[in-house]
Amino acid sequence: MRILSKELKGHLGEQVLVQGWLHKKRLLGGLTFINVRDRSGLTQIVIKEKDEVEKLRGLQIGTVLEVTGTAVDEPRAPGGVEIHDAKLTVMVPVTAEPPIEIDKPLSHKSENLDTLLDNRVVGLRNLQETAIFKIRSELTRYIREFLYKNDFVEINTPKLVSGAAEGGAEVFKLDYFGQEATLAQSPQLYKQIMVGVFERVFEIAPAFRAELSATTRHVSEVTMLDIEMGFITDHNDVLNMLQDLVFSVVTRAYQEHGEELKTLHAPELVLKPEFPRYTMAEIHQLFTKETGKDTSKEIDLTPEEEKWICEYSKQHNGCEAVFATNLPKSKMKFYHMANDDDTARSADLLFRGVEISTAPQREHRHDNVVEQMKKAGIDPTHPGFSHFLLAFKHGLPPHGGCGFGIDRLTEKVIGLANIKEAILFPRDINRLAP
RNA sequence: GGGCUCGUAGUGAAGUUGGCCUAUCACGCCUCCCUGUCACGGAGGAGAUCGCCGGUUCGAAUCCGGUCGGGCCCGCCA
Repeated sequence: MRILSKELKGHLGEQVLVQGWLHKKRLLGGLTFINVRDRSGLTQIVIKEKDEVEKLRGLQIGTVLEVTGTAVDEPRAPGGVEIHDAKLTVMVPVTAEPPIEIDKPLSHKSENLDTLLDNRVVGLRNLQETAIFKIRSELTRYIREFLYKNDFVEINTPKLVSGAAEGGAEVFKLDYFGQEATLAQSPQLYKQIMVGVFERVFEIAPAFRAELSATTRHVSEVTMLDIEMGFITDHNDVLNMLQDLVFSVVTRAYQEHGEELKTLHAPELVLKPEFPRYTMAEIHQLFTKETGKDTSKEIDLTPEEEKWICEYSKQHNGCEAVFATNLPKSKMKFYHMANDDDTARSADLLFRGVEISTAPQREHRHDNVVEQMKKAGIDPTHPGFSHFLLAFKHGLPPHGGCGFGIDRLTEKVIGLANIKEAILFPRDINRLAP
């Protein structure tokens, strides 16, 4: 029976069988060490017999091996266990040299990102890359667990949608049996519809943006967490839910994967259960006062302000996550709820210098939605929207929610420099493969 | 879409005021030595039409023009 690397400690003195990929060879003459990688980690194997070592001649890292031998307690071995008297069987021989390093940390410098991504198929076997995506998987799991615990139902909504876009981002258009379809830029309308069914829903799924953006923060296919909850008393319910989610998920990542985060050079976590909340106007004022750069006329936060306010909050509040509330009404979507002044009931969640989520309260009153659609130049009778409005006609409670980039969350938790480093096979304006 | 930058073995870098370049170093690869390595160590070796095209020049990785491909920032966006 196959034993995993992490299970070896429980089989000391026994004859064991391990299977995995050759990860490292160190030939010391009469003694050879090899590392075999399986899904749980590395196993060190000591080979003394010349015939066994000869089996590996000409074979490269990546060779699939089966090894039998005795599991031995050995303090000098990584993990304290190694395999002696090993007999090797080559399951899949690999003679091609890896195009990129597998057994040493890879450069993530922006100039070399292209090489990193071109060789992604093999480069992902590098344990440093593996750690990034293991943490990403865990973040997703923590998110699900938090939301299940809070009575949310996970849903799946269509990604092929009719031409009606909700505004904002550019969309990808494609031919759908003669009709024009688009790739969904978000599940926004569907998740609001589903509030009428389950009250609380969430979805983790790709969203497609055809923006011609070339920055470290943008890709054309993102993995979004979308949350929507009904029967809120006010906008704060939404912000509190998002705050509790992020606090729980991020602190848990640091608790359960502190070791990996350290080897990935993730920054120290500076977070409090209550995230500071500043209105956008306050941030403009603070920023202008502290830096002398007048941003009072900016509609949005500039990228520089996003970085600055996170740093400011880290210093002054001991919390590097911060809400920018009361976003301007002029940038509001038709499904958002307006305040009486010139602001909307919408907030951005900023973490480590970047926006990771937008969390508005929705306009839940049918006639107001129709009114706001018309103002935005959208035809409420268009088939893409009439179904949406039907849900309102048949009763939607006060509700709100957020869209939340899993890629950006992973990037920021680990402290990566580019969102593409947090995506297995990223898609950007120049990249459609691998 | 705008601005700024970069392109040298499989990988990462040095060389870029023209000639000490017959292009340097490290990792990886090949051969050999090495019984406790863990970024093992040591000796030797192979591997690059210096992104591509053209020009200037006695001479171009280096200067000029064009072209292709990256990267970063802004705008847009999440």
